[in-house]
Amino acid sequence: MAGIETQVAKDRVGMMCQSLRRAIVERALAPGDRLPEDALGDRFGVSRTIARQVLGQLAGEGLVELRRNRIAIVATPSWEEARDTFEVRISLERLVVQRLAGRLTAEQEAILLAHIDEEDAVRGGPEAPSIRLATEFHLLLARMTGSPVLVRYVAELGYRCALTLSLYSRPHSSDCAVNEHREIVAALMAGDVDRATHLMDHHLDAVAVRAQIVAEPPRERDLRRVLAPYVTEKSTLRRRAG
Amino acid sequence: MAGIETQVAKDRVGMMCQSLRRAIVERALAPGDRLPEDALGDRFGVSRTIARQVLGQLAGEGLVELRRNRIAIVATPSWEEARDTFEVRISLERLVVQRLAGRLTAEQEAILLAHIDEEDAVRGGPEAPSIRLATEFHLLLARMTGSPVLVRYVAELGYRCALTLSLYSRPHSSDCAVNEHREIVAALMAGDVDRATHLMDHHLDAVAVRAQIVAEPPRERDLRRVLAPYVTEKSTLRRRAG
DNA sequence: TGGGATTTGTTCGTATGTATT
DNA sequence: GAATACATACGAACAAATCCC
Repeated sequence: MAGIETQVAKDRVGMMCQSLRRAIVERALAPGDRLPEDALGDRFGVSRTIARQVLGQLAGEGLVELRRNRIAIVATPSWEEARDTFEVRISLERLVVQRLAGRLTAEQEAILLAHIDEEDAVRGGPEAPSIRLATEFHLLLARMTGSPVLVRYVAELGYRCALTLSLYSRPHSSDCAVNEHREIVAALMAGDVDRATHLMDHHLDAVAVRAQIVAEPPRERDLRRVLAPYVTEKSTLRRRAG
Repeated sequence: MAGIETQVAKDRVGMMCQSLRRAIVERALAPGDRLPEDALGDRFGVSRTIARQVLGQLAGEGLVELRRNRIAIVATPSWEEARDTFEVRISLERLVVQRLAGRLTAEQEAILLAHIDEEDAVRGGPEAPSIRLATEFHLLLARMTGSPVLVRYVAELGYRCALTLSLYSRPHSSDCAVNEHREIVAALMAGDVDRATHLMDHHLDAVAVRAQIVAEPPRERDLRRVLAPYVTEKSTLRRRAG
């Protein structure tokens, strides 16, 4: 499966995809930001053909919104989509810990702890590396299941959740508490499935709460979306008035 | 998310994708079958550019294998990949029934029963519609969860499992027993989560067993794959001998 | 309201790589 | 083993749609 994690980034398309994903996770690209094909191509030194392929792939992953004859933009998930993404993510990550509990090798534990140490080290600094490492921790766990399919879906949902967080929960303030990561690893090593599951649920739930995704949707600020039901067909209000 | 089920098939790319997916599910296309860009384009009356986009999207879904500078082929999952796909599929479909148990409306039940009746009606006939309807039953269930993400993943895995079945379990012989579908709907309507989950597990497990996916992998017949570990780099045996 | 600039949709030609005789 | 046929990779260019002033 030519998915997110399978690509070795030896080809230009894969490298560009990875760069853009990272830019999105680190909030250098915000939802709604425009992604013109030739501007992208210029930035990465490739032709429009390649940029187009990249946009197509990222659209398949739900990170980019492709509108017919219109400029592509970074996806802006609706509140319903965001909630859906979070819910499925929690279910999938629960699968991950269930598969991992009591089956982690000492070597794997070392890798995880080293990663968490790195998360600790960058705490208090700029938020970009902090968010990236937090996201990658979950990817690391998924990879240890040895299930490429699970890895791909967890990665995809992780990136989409990062996108959602940058849309709905403005101040970052450690979306993923590092301590919670540490506790999860401990529970996994102890082979305590129930505790690990509960911790992971609570951990991701806390992230969702901080993003106000579990509560009522925030007041809609996008006029176009708000007014959509009141506007017929392709005509704008101004056109109808004129 | 511009996924499998979101596309309304109003564009040529979406229509071609849907056609090819169906051809794969109905076993008109078998794993390993060649998919040259221009042949595809000619068949559907589009240019190579469009065919290329289609191949790219299907590769993202794991149905097509894209090899650099080589002709694309219908994916041929290894035994490990097949098992992985089945395992994750079972987990996801378990999520589906857990969400649906006790929450189906009478209208939804009617839709499901009508679908099962249709499955019954084509039983004994040619196998293509039978397989297609069996696959679509699971899609129908997923859609009723109202979770687009879940729908997309269940669809993707369903198609990949169909591909696997056509590779490993030659005679079809009703991969999905129609009766089992009926029992699942009954359990869902009764709100019996445990029974519905158990039925779905057992149902998909039976499919996997029939495909010999849960047992030991079948004897490898693809010489190239078998000999791969014994051949260094890109050199073939003949080249090395010569 | 209209028109020019911008951006995408698509095709096609050339270069490069692969398979086969 | 080399030459030919074939298929893909990539980019340039034209047409159509959209955006913005």
